[in-house]
Order: sequence, then C-alpha cells, then structure tokens
Amino acid sequence: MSSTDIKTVNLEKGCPNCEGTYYVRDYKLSRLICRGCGKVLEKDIKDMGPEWREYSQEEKNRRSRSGPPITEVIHDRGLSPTISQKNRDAKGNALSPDSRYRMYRLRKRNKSAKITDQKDRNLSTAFSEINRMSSQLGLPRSIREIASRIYRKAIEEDLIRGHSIEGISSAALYLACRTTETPRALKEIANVSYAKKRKIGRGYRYLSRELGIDLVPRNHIRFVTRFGRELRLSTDTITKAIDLVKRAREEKMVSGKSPLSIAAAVLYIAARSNGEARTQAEIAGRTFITAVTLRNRYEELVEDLELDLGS
DNA sequence: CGGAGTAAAAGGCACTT
DNA sequence: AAGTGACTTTTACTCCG
Repeated sequence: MSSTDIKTVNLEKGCPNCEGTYYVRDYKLSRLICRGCGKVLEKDIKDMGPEWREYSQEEKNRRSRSGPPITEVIHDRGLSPTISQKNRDAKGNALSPDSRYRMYRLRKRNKSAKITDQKDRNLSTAFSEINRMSSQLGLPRSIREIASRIYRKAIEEDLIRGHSIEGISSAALYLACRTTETPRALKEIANVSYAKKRKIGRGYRYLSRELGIDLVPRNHIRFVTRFGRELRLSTDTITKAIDLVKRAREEKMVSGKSPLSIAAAVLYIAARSNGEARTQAEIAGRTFITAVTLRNRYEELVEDLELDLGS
C-alpha cells in the first residue's frame, strides 16, 4: 500500500462515535475512517472537495522517480547525495588506486559537509532515536515526522541546552502522540527510551510550554478502544465500556484521574459483566497501571454509577 | 492464583511566595 | 525557583477463598 493511498487528516468536527478529530483517508477503498475507533465515517470520499485529486499514472510515476521523498526524519531532509562506500564505478568495475584515492577524498569532504556542526550531529542523533523508538512502538511515519519537526524546532529555539538528546527526543515523540491523539502511555515511551520516565515527563511539558504546543486533554475513549482490542474483547464489550466512560464523564468522575486508569476500569467492568472476564493483572499490565489503581477506580465507578457486577 | 485491602512513599498539579 | 497542600498512583505487603 503506497503512501498516496492513505492519508491522515485532521478535521474540525469530532467522530460521533469516539469524538476523535483525526481521520484516515483510505483512497484505495475510498473511505474516511476514524483513527480512534475504526468507524467508517464516509463511504465515497472522492467527492470530498478540492484538497484531494487522483494522480494520473504518469504523474504518479514522475513523483515516484524524483528521488527520495522529502521527509523530516532524515536530518538534512534527504537532500544531500551520498557516495557509495564500495570502490566501484557506475558499471560495477573496481576503481584504479588513483581514482580510489580521489573517491576517498570526495567521501571525506561530502561527509564533513553533511554533518557540518554540532547542531546537525545533534539532529541526526535525535532523529535516529525517534526512528528507533517509533519502530519499536509501531508508530506510523506521520508521527515520527511530527516528532522530528518538534525536535528541530526545539533546537532552533535553543531549548536543548542543558537537556539530554535522549530526554528531549523521547519527549518530542510523546508530544507527537499527544497532538495527534494517538493513545500511548508515557511509560511505553520510557520503556524503549534511554531516558527515565520522569525526565521525559518533564521534557514534554517543557517543550509544550516553550513551543506553545497546545495539549488537549486525552480522550479516554481512544484508550478504551485500543486496549479493548489488545485484550481481545468483543466489539460489544468495548461499546459497553465506552458507554461507561460517557456516563462517568457526565457524573464528573474522570477529572484528575489518569485516562489510563479510567480505561482500565471500564474495560474490567464491561468485560466481566459481559462474560469475557479478564483478570485485574492482565488489564493492569496492558494499560500500564497497577492492579491497585485498577481496583480503586473500578470500585469507585461501581459505587457512583450504581452498577452491579452480579457476583 | 485472583481478588481485596492497607500504609507509606512518590509523583504530578495548582497555586503561592 | 522553591515550597505547600490536596490528590492520584505506585510499592510492598498481608489476608482470604
């Protein structure tokens, strides 16, 4: 599936199902899909206005032949040419010792031109870290690019001084998840980062403050759908869990509580009352919280929403 | 083992000095 | 920038069926 078939877009109005605002346009199937809950929101998106058009085959070819895509992920945006390490000419023949030496000089010069100063070195380290962590977490390219953009901006604003590259790149990655409403726990990032969770936590707040990046409150429902799927719960159970979240929100029971623990609690209740019970340890592990917190949250919900678990 | 509960420590947040 | 206080979460442990 090529990148022109799938595009992540941010629309003004939220998804009626989960309230998310980020959607995926799948041009191959001509559908608009909510990224939060997977609901198909529009069937025939070819009618969706001028921001999208179908490229002719010719245009597609031209675009794909014009070199590597310009991305944020490579520190020089992929524009500087590289010189092959192999001592071969274009036909694959070995080079004479004379031209070998010339190639050596050329490589050396190209290299030093590529990474000119500390700033670029810093950027390429950070970007490779962002890439590494994203791969381990299975985060899409779009998020890596947003994270890289945030990091680049942080360097330009001179915010890195006194902070570790590790901490800030992890923080940028977490921020990218937050701004795209991708449900990830800070702990997950910390698990694949060389930086400590606490540093990442401080780092992302620091960046959002200094760069003026708005932190919208996390949507519990996104976590419910994600964890629900990972726990292999039926769609019916997940829907029940989402209803519980909505009720809890109406009763003002969620503010100040981690969306992770709310998600864990409603999933536990819904699963149990639907005969798909999961153990507290299983849910707690999946949702990156402890069983104690899960108990506290779910008991509170059962009490305040007057639920009956029937056992 | 799964669930319930507890005390103490740690962490995050709003607010002040 | 450090301090305070109310609050949530974690840690570590015990007890029960």
